[in-house]
Amino acid sequence: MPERVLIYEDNDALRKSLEELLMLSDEFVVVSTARDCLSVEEDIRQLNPDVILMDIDMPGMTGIEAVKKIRVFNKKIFVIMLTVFEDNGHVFDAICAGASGYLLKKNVSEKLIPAIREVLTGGAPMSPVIAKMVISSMQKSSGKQYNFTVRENDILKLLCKGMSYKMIANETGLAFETIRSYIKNIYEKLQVHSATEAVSKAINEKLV
Amino acid sequence: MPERVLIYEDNDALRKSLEELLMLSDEFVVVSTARDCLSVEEDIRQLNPDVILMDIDMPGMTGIEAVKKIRVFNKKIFVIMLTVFEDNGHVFDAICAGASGYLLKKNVSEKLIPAIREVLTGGAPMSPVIAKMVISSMQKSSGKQYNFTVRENDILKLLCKGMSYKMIANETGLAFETIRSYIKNIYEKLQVHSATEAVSKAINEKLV
DNA sequence: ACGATAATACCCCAATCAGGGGGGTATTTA
DNA sequence: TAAATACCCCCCTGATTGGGGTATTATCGT
Repeated sequence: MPERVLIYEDNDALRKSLEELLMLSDEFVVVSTARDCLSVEEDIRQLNPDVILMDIDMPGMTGIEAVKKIRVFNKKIFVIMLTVFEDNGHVFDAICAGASGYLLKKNVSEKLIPAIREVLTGGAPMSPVIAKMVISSMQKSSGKQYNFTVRENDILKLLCKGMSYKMIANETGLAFETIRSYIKNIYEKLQVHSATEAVSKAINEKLV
Repeated sequence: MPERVLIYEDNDALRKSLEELLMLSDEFVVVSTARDCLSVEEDIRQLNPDVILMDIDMPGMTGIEAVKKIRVFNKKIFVIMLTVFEDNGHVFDAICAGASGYLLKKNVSEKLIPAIREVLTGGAPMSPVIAKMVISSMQKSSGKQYNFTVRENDILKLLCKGMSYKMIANETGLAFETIRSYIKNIYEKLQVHSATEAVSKAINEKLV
């Protein structure tokens, strides 16, 4: 049984060629195409696609907004984003919104069918540059911008687990007042004035 | 000029074949091989490799520990991890430690040289399954496990930015006591008892 | 159209916790 | 030997937490 593909792409020529490309293979059937994704929810309920090809820039609603909307009611449909640029912000937004893969338009002719096959078998197709961006975003920020001492780092780690001063004192075996003075130093180095700020900054900047 | 490759792999047969595979191509020169990575820091300073192939499981020091050690003094060398399993924990640990790519041993013969080329041109080679794991880990946890109301979500978001009750009250235009009662509800739903715990949980579970 | 339920917005009291300001000593390292 | 690190203590104010409430709108199912 062929996989059901739904296409959203506002460029008429590209939309046509995507459709034709897929029609050449009997693995796939294009259940519908559209130049905007305003009716995406309705479309999905009616057409029950397995895979959606979604342009990022479209009039009315962007592809990223559409993915968010889809994920509210459906976690299983695979959505492959199509884009011209390997643009940092858009890529991350789309991935966080729940995209399954990321295809550059310039590579569409060779990569489209392999990419669809890849998502269907549990993969996440993306260009090498995007893969690198994703990996980089997960890596610890080289660590030493704030010049924490070993102890300060330990205590920040415990603070980030949500522990109170008392609990940290118990956990480390240090005196309560010692913890307090370490935390004062940590705040000074992080340039913050509360535990929540410190935790927020530490986690978001991957300091721990 | 050929790229300088350094190999750490405790299995003698595999280490030999990796070396031989690379020697077949004049793109690469294997500057050294070792069955453990205890002297990795010294090796790097002496041999100045461009790329390191690093087994994950080795006696003495694991490949992951070795990557961490490398990243303390060198951020540029590419490290490709070699592993038998697409094991969740190890993969993430290695990526967070600073690995540049992830190669499954069963695919080494076809994928090794393309993978090295890929890291050298700014990519991040990894198997489809690993790519999928990485992507999944970045995506928002579907949202509604804790059944926050719109307001509760707003306020949790502000709390996660490190704001105090007062600041949140100013920001939202609501009364201080209103913020307090929302935060009580948030704590109840999250099953926590302090702002730091809430922020920690919210950020780590990508609720905001 | 009806009550039930949920969401929103607000208030008080009491006890504990955290944050900013001081102060200090001992040990290790450069 | 000066600097850095690790450790400890006091005071005071203001913030946070946990326990009670009340009132007004929406929203939903029958």
